Amino acid sequence: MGDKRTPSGFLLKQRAFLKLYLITLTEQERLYGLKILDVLRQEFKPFGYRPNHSEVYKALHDLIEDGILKQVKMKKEGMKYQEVVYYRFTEDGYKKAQLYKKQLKAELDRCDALIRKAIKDNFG
Amino acid sequence: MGDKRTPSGFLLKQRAFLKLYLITLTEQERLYGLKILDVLRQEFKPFGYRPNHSEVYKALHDLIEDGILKQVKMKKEGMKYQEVVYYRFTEDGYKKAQLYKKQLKAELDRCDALIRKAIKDNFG
DNA sequence: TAATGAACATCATGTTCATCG
DNA sequence: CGATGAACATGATGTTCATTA
Repeated sequence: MGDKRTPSGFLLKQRAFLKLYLITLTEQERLYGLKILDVLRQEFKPFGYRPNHSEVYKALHDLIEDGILKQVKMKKEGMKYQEVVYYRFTEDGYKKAQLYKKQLKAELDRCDALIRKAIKDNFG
Repeated sequence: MGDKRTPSGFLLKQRAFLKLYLITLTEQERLYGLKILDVLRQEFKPFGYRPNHSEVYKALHDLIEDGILKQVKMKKEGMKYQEVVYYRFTEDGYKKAQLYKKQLKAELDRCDALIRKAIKDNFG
């Protein structure tokens, strides 16, 4: 009945990490899937992290299922015909998003503490 | 031929994290599998992380395959008959261990930077 | 060909089962 | 029952394929 599996509570998952960024990006600028991927890859390049397109799409779809984002199909800037999928908050999506961010903040803080502890414990 | 899959380079894996701790614990005190599990669970309890016994054993076995640790079957303290498996460094295991730790240090630093960036980018 | 998405494959990890003392 | 380990099951994530503009 309940969960099939109980997470051990190690570090946060990539999916959650991406969802957080997608929310923040939606607050800031209007972008579509592959463009977001470009932006993230550039951002994380110095950190050796290179997400793939599937993960970004799945994270976006997750946010839609969560009722936070909705799709807006629009013509791409400059292009007359190419239609791409932009995202914006649903009616109460922004509020939900803030709640999600709050949770992720706690999770990021927890992970940061865990990693710092490991550095201290093993390289004290 | 080469790798079947290329990691995206997100956060470090639990297995590597545990291997690092196992090396450090081996440097410090002589413990056996389930006792190590106890210690780690106590340590990480405040951080919401509770590893399971299989992961610890797999990490130990990994270190053996890496030629870093070897098993030493011994009588458990106080018990006359119960035999448990302790671990110590192989001949050149300690040197290999230091190399591994060095790599993990870099990896932990990278993860720390990534998480701090996320905090800054999304909650700056 | 770029963009989106689904299907598929594999890896990381959690749960259960077997054995031994 | 505690300890070790293997077998098994599931979840997370990377790769490939299909469709459409």
